[in-house]
Amino acid sequence: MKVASVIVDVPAKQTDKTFDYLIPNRWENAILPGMRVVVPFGPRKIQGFVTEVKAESSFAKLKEIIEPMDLVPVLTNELLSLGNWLTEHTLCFRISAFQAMLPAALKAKYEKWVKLAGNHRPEELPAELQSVFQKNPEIVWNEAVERGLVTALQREAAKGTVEVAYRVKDRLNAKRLKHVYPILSKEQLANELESIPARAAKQRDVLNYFIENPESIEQRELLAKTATTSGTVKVLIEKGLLGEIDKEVYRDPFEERVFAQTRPLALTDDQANAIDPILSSIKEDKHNVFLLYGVTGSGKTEIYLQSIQEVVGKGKEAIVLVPEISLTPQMVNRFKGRFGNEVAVLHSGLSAGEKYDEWRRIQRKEVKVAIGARSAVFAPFENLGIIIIDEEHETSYKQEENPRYHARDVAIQRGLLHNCPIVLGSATPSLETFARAQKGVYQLLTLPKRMNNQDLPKVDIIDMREELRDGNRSMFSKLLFEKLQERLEKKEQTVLFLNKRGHSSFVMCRDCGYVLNCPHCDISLTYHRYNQSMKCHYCGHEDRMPSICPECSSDHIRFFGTGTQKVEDELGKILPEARVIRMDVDTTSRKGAHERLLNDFSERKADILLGTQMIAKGLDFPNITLVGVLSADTMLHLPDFRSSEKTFQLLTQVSGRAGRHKLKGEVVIQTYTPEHYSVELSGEQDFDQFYQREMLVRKMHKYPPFYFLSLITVSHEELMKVISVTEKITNYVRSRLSEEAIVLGPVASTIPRINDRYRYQCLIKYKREPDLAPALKTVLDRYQQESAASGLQISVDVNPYILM
DNA sequence: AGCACGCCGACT
DNA sequence: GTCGGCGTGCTC
Repeated sequence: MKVASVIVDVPAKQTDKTFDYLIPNRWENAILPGMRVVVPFGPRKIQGFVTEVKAESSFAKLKEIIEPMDLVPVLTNELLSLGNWLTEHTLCFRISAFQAMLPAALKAKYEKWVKLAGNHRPEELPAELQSVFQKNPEIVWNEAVERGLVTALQREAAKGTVEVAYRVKDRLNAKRLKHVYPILSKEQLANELESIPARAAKQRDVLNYFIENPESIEQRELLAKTATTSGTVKVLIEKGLLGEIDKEVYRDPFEERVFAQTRPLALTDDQANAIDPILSSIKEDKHNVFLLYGVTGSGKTEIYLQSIQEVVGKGKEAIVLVPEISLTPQMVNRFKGRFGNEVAVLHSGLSAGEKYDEWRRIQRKEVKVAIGARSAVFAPFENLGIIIIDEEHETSYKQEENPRYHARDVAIQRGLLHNCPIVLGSATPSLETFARAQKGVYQLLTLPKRMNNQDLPKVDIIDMREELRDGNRSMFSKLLFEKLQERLEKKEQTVLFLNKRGHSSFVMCRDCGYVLNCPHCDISLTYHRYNQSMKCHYCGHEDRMPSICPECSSDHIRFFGTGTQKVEDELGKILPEARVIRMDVDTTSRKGAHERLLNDFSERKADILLGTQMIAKGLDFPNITLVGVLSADTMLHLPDFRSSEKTFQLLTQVSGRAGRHKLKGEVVIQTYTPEHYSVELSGEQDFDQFYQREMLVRKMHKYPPFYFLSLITVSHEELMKVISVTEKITNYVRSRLSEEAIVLGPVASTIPRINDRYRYQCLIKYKREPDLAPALKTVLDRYQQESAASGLQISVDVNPYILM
């Protein structure tokens, strides 16, 4: 028998290796690398991925594979080796890497259950179990636990009257619909018609239908067309006149939507210059990384579309990554409009089943283009011709759980393998990327002008401290208020942007300054108005909103921070005639709400669109002529070396929403720190100067792109334990690195406690440290072993985005 | 991650 | 004497 090497579905240090299994002869040719299989593992049955099929194993007593879970490998050879690459570069378990590359629907579910053993009868069991097994032949373990039957069951299991079994279940199956078709020919059916009893008019109707339409038809449709019920059809099937078959169908999230076909647009000179190197890279099958650096509205999307056209023309495939938040219908429409049914869309708004179906359309080569968020970078294409990453600077391309990968790195790795170009597009590239483009590692392509030659909007920066000095205590500056009024009169639209991150509405006592904190995490609770509660965003702890301060009993306890609801209320007071659409987590949580609100706005059912981050991108409506940023600097004060970069990007992004078409746009940015370069330069939309300034800061503080970072975070319930372990780790890492490397720590994390666990970290800054990866691996080996036993958790993030 | 095995204290 | 607590080590 042949042998398969299998990575089992147990994410732990000790099982992070292949296990060998015999391939039963009946599956000798049916089990291939990349397939999921069910294997026995100790007393259990679990899922695993076959990584290799070989002639023999060095392991003496092998068990057999129980069964394959796929007909076709779910991981191509390329993805298998990409998984290994991911494992090495993010220091995760191989199983985690494989699972990250597949839709969640393919992750196995496990069930433990108990059944009567052999020929034992329920009567042999004690009374409490008898009743259970008389009703059902089996009981699910969890149910047994709930009903307190575990001890009794264990006793019986020891006697051998019942046995414990395990099941591996697929999360879901392909959707099937019942189809009906005629078995006989037209003439034969016509003959049969005569033998149908006179009273069975409906049966005759159905046969007549098939005489005219001999193809198979979905049963539901047939019933509607012939006005019958399934009973009639069933009789005809039993008589052997009709056949039935289940046909697999895709859940189409875009069913009932028609996409207007679009044709390639004529390119401007700038666009033509920019696309040229991309096209030749495609033609010559050459791997190149391009940074397509173009201001908002400069026509990057058309370059994407025409590059893909070239790729598809060559019979190859394309992946387009967009940030989740801008995976809007507008964006999807543009791709569907150009490539029609050749496009698969993968985003979080789809149900698990829909996502799985879209993924399968890629797997079966039914589409040429995949567009989606971060994980779409793993789309199982085998002839990749290009990967495009739009809004390259977006932090959502970095996954914040294992495997902690960055989609950009994965894309480049795949590009190397497929000899195809990678295009990174942005109006405000990340410093890392721009620096690489400057050094010539990436090839820089520039789109300096907006397509319509429309000037970038005029930006006013308002110092809110001055407003306060002048006695304006509202959240709208005088200028913004005036401009708002002006738009209302001219019937033009406004977007109001509230930068909320890092500024959640916490509750503070105005008398003693007491802030309501989570009892399990060292972080303030966030006020939720809909149920008057205080919630912790890290552990989910919930408290009632207090009416008096728990500290000093003052009733001057209020929530701070300007939520969108509060802004909406104030708008209602100062501009009661304005129609406002509010977009935030509360108003967009329901499926399709996001799209509906945007539709309403585009149909001019509202004058003002008020929202958070989620409206910063992709909005492209001709009638928007004013953008207001209510508080530009709320994220500037976060303890994050990228805060300036993020502020600049966000403000630039938001400003770009105004005046994209014929009407001229204006932007008002309100801030308490107008002198900060990221605010000031975003007003001038001057990325180049921002880049120069920020690079100086990064160089001075030894941050990326001058240094690489790696972050080790240790957590445990006991403070002393955390500190001592982090200390040991820090010393060990320091001992293995060169003088040049900077090893900081142990320091308390920015959030020193989450869920009653203390968190300490060690931050490593380095340029070239070949010994770092092995050192980190050793740390993980050493402490992940210990983790299960002592409750110690340790995580390593290579190139972290969040230092918390 | 489960799960079995095994070694110690506190009960019918 | 047995039940059950959780430390230790294995899973092809």
